[in-house]
Amino acid sequence: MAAVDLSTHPGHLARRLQQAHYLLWNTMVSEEITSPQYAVLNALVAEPGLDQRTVGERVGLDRSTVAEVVSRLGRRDLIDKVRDPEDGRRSLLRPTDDGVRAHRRLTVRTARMNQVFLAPLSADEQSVFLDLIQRVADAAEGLRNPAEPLTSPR
Amino acid sequence: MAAVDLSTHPGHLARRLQQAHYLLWNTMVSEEITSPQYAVLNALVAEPGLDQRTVGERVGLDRSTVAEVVSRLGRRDLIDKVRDPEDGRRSLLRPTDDGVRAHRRLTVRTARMNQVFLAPLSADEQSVFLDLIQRVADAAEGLRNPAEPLTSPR
DNA sequence: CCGGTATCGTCAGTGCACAGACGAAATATT
DNA sequence: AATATTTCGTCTGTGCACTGACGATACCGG
Repeated sequence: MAAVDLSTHPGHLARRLQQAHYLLWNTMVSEEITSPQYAVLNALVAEPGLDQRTVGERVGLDRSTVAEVVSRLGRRDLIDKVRDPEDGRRSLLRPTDDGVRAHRRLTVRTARMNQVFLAPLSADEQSVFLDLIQRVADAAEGLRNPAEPLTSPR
Repeated sequence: MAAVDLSTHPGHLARRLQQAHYLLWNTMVSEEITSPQYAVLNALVAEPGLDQRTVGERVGLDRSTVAEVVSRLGRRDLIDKVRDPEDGRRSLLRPTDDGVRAHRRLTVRTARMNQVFLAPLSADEQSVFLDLIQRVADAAEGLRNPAEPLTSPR
């Protein structure tokens, strides 16, 4: 019996954490707008007029996924999407008035949800928690882009 | 501009963490067998003959998802699935010889991947990290089953 | 023995997430 | 100016994950 204890596997814990968050979001924040949709909306409230590629960079989503999330947000009239007249490849995105209102409403609820989510930890532990997750995630994402060699090998 | 800094949102960080892990798994462990598939296989190596429901409980997956993962593992002949003769509702699962071998191989690679994944943290930080994630995930999962009231209302 | 209830697996529907391929548009090279 | 390369969005295919509904089986009270 060579089985392993998954509770020492960060990847498995990450999945469970994410699922737990998904459930809490559904009950405490919104059943229509998902967390990734909120993240995209938030990025566009911060910087209206971003193209899809850049939005993906901001929130950590690849182009295909951004396209799907954007299409859902557009279907609900929470964002507008227009071709960039100066660069026909780009689609420029900005929140509608409805989108801004939805974002404002969800921001309040999200804050409440985060409190509940982190409640099992003390204030000190909470900041450590956020810091550690961020460092691990950043480092792992860094492994994707092998950081351009100084002199490109031909 | 009422936008928010997502790096203080544990849910958003959880998603990024999970995605980072997904990528690392693909490059360092396996492109065919996914992390959830490994989790199910691991549960069955530990306790051969479990039914799908219990497997889901062990690894933190709902019945629908377990059904899909099980079907993929079955398609690759890594597990066997038979109706329980003593309870026609249950399907009993056990790893095949191939499944046990695959599990053994992946276990080695997974250990290596975990080291890389956690490398940005010191040894102390690593154990704190695992402890904190687990506590948050456990607590949030606990919110789902509101712990039967002592006297049922009505 | 028999009807009500609970449990298990399945199925349909929705949504996130990735890789790989492709066309259109812009930029770089020659 | 003509061709090559890069970039952006899209599309296809695979896989995880949940909800809600359904049929089959098992269990329980009368």
